[in-house]
Amino acid sequence: MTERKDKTEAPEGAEVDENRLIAERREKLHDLRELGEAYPNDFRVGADAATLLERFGDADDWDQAALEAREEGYSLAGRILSRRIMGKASFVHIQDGSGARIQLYLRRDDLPEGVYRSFKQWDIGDIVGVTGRLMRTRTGELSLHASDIRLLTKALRPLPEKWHGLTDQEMRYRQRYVDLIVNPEVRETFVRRSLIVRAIRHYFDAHGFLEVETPMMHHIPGGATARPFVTHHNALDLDLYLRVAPELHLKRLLVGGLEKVYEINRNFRNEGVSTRHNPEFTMLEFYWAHADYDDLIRLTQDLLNRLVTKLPGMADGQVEYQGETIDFTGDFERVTVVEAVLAHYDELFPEDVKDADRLGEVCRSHDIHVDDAWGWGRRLMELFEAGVEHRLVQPTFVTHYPIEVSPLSRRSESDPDFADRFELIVAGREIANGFSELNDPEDQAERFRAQASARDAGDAEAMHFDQDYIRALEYGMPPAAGEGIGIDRLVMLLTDSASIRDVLLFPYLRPEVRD
RNA sequence: GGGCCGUUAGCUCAAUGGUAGAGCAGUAGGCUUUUAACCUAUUGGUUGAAGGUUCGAGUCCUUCACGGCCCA
Repeated sequence: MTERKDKTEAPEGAEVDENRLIAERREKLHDLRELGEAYPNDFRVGADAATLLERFGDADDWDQAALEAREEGYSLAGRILSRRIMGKASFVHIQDGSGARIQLYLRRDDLPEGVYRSFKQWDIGDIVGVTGRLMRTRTGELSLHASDIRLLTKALRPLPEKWHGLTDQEMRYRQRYVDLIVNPEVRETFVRRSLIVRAIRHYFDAHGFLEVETPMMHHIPGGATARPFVTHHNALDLDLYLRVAPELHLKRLLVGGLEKVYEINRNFRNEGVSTRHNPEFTMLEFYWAHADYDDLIRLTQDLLNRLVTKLPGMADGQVEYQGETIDFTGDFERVTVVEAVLAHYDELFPEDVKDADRLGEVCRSHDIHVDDAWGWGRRLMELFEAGVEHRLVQPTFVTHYPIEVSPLSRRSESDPDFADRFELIVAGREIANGFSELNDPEDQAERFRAQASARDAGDAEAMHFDQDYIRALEYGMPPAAGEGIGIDRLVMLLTDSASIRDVLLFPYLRPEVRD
């Protein structure tokens, strides 16, 4: 994979991962060290490429004569992405912290003595500081005509090829720093992610919610049906779980009188890795006292209506996702789980909905795995997930989930076997999950016991009995509603990303093998 | 976990079982408004790893590692 060269100067003990290109650059660095010019930090930036291009980019307003009449100089710092050396003059494109690329024009006779000769020794990937005045080239490109230029950081490793760039998926994820340098759309995705999260925070702040932080390390994992990661506290000699959800802690805050809270933070679930699952992912959860799941539906719809129209390129509320146009304006569709399942499975009738045996037959006839321990509720949801969920492309609130799969939700007044719960499905995926909260400590204890027996029966994802949470409910939790929104999945939708790895700066990958 | 595909120079990619190549990058030279600059010359390889078949393996077989896509 890599050539091993004996003449490289890798520090003792370092990986010998050198090739000729790196060795040549290391030689140049060595020369810079001898001159005392390696890695300076006294150049100060006075402008950025994006702003200059924005302000002076228009060739009609700012032709060469107009630019020349301006006497103002600018100082930029950026990474060399390409060079065209023509004897005693050169063109260079640099990319700076604004993410934009601007061309530099270097002429030997316009630079201090010796600078041009030094410049010719520099490499693509090096970071330079440059000072000069704006000009427009013969072909009309805004450029900085340099009066001085310095090498600020020597790059020892070469960048990927300029035309095809970096396409190897594995390397793009493992070496995201390189991906960010050479693939501008990657930067845009993560800038957009930041905008989305900021807009969500602003929305909740503006609606009187308090942002809080609750523990990542739990003695008892809870708040979701998922396998946890285990870690260990050495001083206390105690196993701890990384949280699978913050829910139970946030609801303790409702008991404590913080009646509108939200948290945007990481959850950890010990399950497979795929284009839709990363072991750690970001979740927004919020809890709202004296509200019910209907209030949540209205809030969620309002949040998404506004969020989408705030983002660049989506002002009309239409989002392009993987070739589908998704409409986030107006009222989203609503359907109950039972309605959706009955509509999709012709062989099922309303009287079958709570008939575990009948549902089991239908599952088996569709090659859907059924565990004998599952009740009708779980079986109904398996049918929903297998046959219906992926068909719901436009935003749809699916409501009234079976109590069996909703151990923390309030029972519906109209049918206590169902919960006042919904999920928002978009592009076939769950984006949000919310419900009226169960604040009856006796019912909650009963639900925990049911979960505990499911665990005993071998369901590793079932919840543990959380005695302190019951104690908290016994002090009285105000009636409330709460919801979780998967930030990564939402960002995928709003950046047209097919894989969750494309919206995570550093997605989980198996350790790199080095021989 | 299962299926399919991939892994060749720093990067992007070629190569009927028969001498491992190209473009870019690099190196040396030329060129004072270029745009994937151009012209001349040129360096660079444990073909992901380990076995096997064969006179001969980048190519065929087995196992493994990592990744991608699909499924559970």
